[in-house]
Amino acid sequence: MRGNILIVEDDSHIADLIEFTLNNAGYSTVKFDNANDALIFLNTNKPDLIVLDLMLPGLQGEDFIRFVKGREEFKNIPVLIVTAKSHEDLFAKLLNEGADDFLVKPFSVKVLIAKINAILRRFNRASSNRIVVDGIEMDLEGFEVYVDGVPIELTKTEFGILRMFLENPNKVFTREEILFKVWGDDTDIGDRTVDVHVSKLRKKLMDKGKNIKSVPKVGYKFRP
Amino acid sequence: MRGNILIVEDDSHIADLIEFTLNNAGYSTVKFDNANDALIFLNTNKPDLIVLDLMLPGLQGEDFIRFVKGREEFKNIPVLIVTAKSHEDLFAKLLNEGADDFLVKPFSVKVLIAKINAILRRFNRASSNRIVVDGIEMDLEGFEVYVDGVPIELTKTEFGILRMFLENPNKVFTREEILFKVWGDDTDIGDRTVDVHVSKLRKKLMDKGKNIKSVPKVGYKFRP
DNA sequence: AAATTTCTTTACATTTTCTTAACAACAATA
DNA sequence: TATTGTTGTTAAGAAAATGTAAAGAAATTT
Repeated sequence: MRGNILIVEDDSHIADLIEFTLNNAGYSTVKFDNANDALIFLNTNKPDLIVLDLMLPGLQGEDFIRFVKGREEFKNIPVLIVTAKSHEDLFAKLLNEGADDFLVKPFSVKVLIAKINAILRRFNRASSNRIVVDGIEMDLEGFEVYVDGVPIELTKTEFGILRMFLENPNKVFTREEILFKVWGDDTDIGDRTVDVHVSKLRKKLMDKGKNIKSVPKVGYKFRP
Repeated sequence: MRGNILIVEDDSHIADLIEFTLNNAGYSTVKFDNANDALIFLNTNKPDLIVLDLMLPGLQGEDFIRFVKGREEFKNIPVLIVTAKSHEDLFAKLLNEGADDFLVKPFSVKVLIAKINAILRRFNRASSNRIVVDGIEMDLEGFEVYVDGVPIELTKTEFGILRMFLENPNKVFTREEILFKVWGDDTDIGDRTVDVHVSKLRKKLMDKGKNIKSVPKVGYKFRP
């Protein structure tokens, strides 16, 4: 299974075409013919991509995308807009609203697949509630961590630090950034406390702990 | 200055229009009417985005994008394709080749700006800050440096000095300027300390170290 | 409320980086 | 050639940063 795609499209013919095409390409799909049902679906599911028809009845597609891109938990789900007319003003508006790509009807199935592949490739790093980097697997929902398949126990703080590292491999974080990201913006915890947690995290990660590098005078980073 | 954009477009009218629009939107631009000159430019510069016309004479735009997306040091420069006809087969092909978005002529300036803003916003997160000059590659986020692809270890101070040089090739810096830029404005470090760090930096850069020139009685500069 | 876990700070050992000073090398000038 | 001033380099101590254990504080669970 290559990914889970949410289709929001009121024209059932088009919806079927999209579904058929995507299924053939190895994606699994969920279809809704209105934005409200799609939103309810989003409460309990996290698709890898949303294909959205602009000309939806009821809640406009425009509102839908604004809602999705406005929520922290949804904002990194890519949205591909399908629209009947090439309404340029709307394009510009929605791009700024957070839309990630457009498809103008009528479209070829080749283009549809190509666009979806390209978008997913682009987003692959950021989205998903599971992070797997360098043999370290984090289940963000279940708060579980596996190192080479072996489960390890992390505290909440350690989990937060590790998550930050794995979501940004090779990026150096200063201690202040780590405090800000993991503890929050209004903390007065001392710098060195970060070091202590990193030390404990390293130990728990065993061999992989070596991949947390200190960058003297700057901070820490994870290098797979 | 919002960003540096490379325009590769053989139709000078369109090129001028794009340039004018982007400049008005706060971007700085560089124009070439053929792919070869653009490639030469890329050897020593790293634009934030490339606007590429597909119907270029000589080296096809298609080859150009394949080249750019095939090189490690260029691949995270986003490419916006401008094309006269909506040639859908080519779209699909180029999307898989790495193109990041399309603009079909004739296009409105609003859409152009919106697309560029959207692309840059998208990439800002994913693509790390890199400086590539003369075979020396600095990863600013990861605090890593490669000389001809070989990683070298620099201290923070050395990193700061090298960054200053690479961001201003051929500019002479006095020791006072270097102290100010790298150490900060309230330092009482002696002049000669700079020399020591430059010496160490030269050694670590191996062959490329020769490109740090001392300008007697003035200071130092980097000449690629 | 006791027990347990987790967090923060402190202290000290260790490591890394920085700065200075000394001297060598070099160039320009008288 | 001697003199002077500048740059290159090394080495050593100083300074700063990091690693980690331990202990009390805080939070959580039982």
